[in-house]
Amino acid sequence: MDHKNNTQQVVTRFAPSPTGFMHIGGVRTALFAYLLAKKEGGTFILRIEDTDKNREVEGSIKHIQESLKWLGLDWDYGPDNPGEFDSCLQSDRLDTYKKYAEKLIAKGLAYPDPYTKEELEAFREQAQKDNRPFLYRQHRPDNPGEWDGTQPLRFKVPEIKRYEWTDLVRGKLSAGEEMLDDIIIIKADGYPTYNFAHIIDDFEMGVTHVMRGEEFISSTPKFLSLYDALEIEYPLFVTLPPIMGPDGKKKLSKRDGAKDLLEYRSDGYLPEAMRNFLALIGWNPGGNDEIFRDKELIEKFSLDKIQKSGGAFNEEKLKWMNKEYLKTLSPEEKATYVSSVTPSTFKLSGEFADQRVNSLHDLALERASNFNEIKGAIEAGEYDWLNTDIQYTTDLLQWKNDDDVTAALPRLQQALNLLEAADFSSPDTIKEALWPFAEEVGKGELLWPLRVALSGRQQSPDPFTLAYILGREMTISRVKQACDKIGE
RNA sequence: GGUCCCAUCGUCUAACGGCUAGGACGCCAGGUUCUCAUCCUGGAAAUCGGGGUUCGAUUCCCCGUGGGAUCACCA
Repeated sequence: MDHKNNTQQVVTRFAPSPTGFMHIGGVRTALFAYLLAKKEGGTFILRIEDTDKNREVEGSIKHIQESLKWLGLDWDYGPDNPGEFDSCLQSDRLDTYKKYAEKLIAKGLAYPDPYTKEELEAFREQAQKDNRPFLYRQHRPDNPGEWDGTQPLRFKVPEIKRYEWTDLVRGKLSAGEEMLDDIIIIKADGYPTYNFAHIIDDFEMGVTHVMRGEEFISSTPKFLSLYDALEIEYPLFVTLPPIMGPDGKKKLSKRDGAKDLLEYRSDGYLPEAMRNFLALIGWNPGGNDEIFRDKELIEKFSLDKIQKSGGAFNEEKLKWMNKEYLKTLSPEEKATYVSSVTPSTFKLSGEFADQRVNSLHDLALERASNFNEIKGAIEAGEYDWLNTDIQYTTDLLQWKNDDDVTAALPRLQQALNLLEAADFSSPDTIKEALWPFAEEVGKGELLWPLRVALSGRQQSPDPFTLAYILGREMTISRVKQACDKIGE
């Protein structure tokens, strides 16, 4: 019971269950808990709530840790380094929960549940039929006997009353007596329930701020009655708003395309962008800025700016934000990023090859905000001009200002002369070589045919960038081929 | 059904009870180098409804309405 003074260090935790999936709502909860701890110079704990062996999925704990690490949420204590705690896995702490359960038994506040599952289900169905909430305590057995460890152990609510409490985000909250019940604290298999275990762990780990979604508001009275019975002081409650699907109506679900966090990694989202984006669902520091890099999120984070109402997961905005972060990458980082999707497509040789590839990376990132969009562009043939021979069909050579394509032939031939004499060390020097002539004949009259000749497409980057990336030899060869085709 | 929570542009949001309700994403239009993209500029777009308190409500209170959560040997 060391929660009494206000000067103590902030301790937060993220306590997922290992079900094999790291959903966005959970990650956002982790992020806020992390941000608060770091902002206050406190401690952030990762605790695994593995008390349901039926739902547990192999490899989940690793998956959770990998997810948090990717986002940069480093925990001070966790499964790998429990520190002074005996373990950050609840399954390792069964003795502890049993000890607390026995305390309650000794006080006459816990008893074994004599009913079968079928009997309970009948009670529940009856309650539903009568349009009233199911309350176990209305069926509380008279002589439950001794707990032998094979039956579920229930908490005997000592006092049925309305509870009121304070939430750091929502303010004053309350709930009626209908939300108080004799909940199961130890299951028949010996594992504690979440309702019981998290209270004990939060207490023993010194957690000061319990941050979780609003779905826990209605069960808070149950927790409060347990805190009281265990004579544990309440932690501070921080209710986070839900993350909604794109329509903003219901909670984000797999139906809405909700993905595992690490899928965003494999889709090419940068962890900094993801973190920035997630922080802004349900929180914002006020003002007009939205991009918060590095430590800025930690510096600006505060509980009083957490939103009460749910926020939709807007993938378009995530894409925009990712693009903002992609822009600031160094040429080396861009190369790593782009080449992970374009191992064979983006290969150049010859003069200035390194710089030309950089230019190609910039070009790709200007047109895409993630891996899928780069892939999509390649599949759509947008980069075929790099490697594929161009078929100069008559349709392709049908540019808008010339009824007769042969009219463009002299302009292209003159461009050829200029290109042969041009400095190919940058798109700008190529532009300088062609620009006066382009202005003379009309920009579109030259640039359109030239661009089509180089890209083989109606829509493409500008001709100077194309020529630069293709290099002198390929540029000249392409223009010649186009001229030949027109001359046929 | 009981209990509880929430409510500003389509979406994320700003606004000590006090300017023409601001910004961002997306959308539309114009411009920058012909097309695509980028970038720049501009535009359309919101306080759920009704009462009350107040000189004055997006803001405070009440009632509706709408949405959500919860009522497990899941967390």
